[in-house]
Amino acid sequence: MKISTKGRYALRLMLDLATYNIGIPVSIKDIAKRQNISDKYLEQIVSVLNKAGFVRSVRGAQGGYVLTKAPAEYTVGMILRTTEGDLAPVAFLSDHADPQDAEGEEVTSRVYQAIYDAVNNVVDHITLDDLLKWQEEQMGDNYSI
Amino acid sequence: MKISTKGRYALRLMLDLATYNIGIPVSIKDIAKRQNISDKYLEQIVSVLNKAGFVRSVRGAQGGYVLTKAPAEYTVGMILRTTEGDLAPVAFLSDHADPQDAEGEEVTSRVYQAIYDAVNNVVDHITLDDLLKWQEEQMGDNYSI
DNA sequence: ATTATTCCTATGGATTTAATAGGGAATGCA
DNA sequence: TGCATTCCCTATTAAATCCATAGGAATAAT
Repeated sequence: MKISTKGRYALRLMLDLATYNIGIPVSIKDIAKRQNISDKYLEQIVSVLNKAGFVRSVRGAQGGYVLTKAPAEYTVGMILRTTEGDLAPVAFLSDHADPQDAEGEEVTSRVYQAIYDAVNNVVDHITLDDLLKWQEEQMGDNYSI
Repeated sequence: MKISTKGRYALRLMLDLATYNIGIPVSIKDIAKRQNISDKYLEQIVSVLNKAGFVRSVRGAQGGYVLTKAPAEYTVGMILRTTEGDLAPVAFLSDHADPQDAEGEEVTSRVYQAIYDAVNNVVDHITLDDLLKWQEEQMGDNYSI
């Protein structure tokens, strides 16, 4: 019942891009340094976000990535689903799942559907802009940016 | 973001015990046959539930397991947590987690806490008795018990 | 040219999952 | 008593997934 580093790093990467969202590209190297995450690993993650159209890449020296939309336009759900796959707590609730996998789970699947709905409800109502605000709130304690 | 077969089978096992809850022990072999799950695997799972005090074992011939409480006394959360561990979407939200793991997740952890809360809220408000009722509802379609 | 950067693919170690397997211990019954 | 049944305990393992690391090609700025 875990969200992997892939989704978690994607969220931090997007928040980092939103934080330094002044029009000029932000390089993976810089993000990796700030977030203390392997840059080679971040490359793989940002590639997925790029293919999804969430960021635009600028190649070559002084290149990097920029957001394609305003922070308020991204929900956490969009980002997590793109990198993690859907957030279903059991495979047979996913789209295009093998119906065979649901055998014997007729009753219990109601539980999983309720969990699924609850999780989706949370992540679909938090935007990158919310994360930005929360980040600013925390500046009071910790002014090290 | 998945619940493993261990937790899912535990839920079905407990529901099976609740369904055949007439005082006499129910053997793992019977449950395994009805639920179409490996009996050896179910043994490992029921052992955890036994140690947690959720079921009582009766050894020897004609032995098996019985519930120690009324179905309404078990929440889905109790059962899933016992078999899966806590339902935190990230390790650093678990009790006794290494604080080091939360570094850099100060902002995003709010998201995970909200997911955690939502999941707990769902599973702590569904009891084994609810599952029994849902099972009976489905009898209309499928009278094969 | 040189340097910085994205892009793409392959590889691998560690961990977890989902069982399978074997045999010991306790109990009921003929 | 002896035998079948059932729980109990531990070890093993194949497969999948996770979490990177690595190398180099393509692209663009200076």
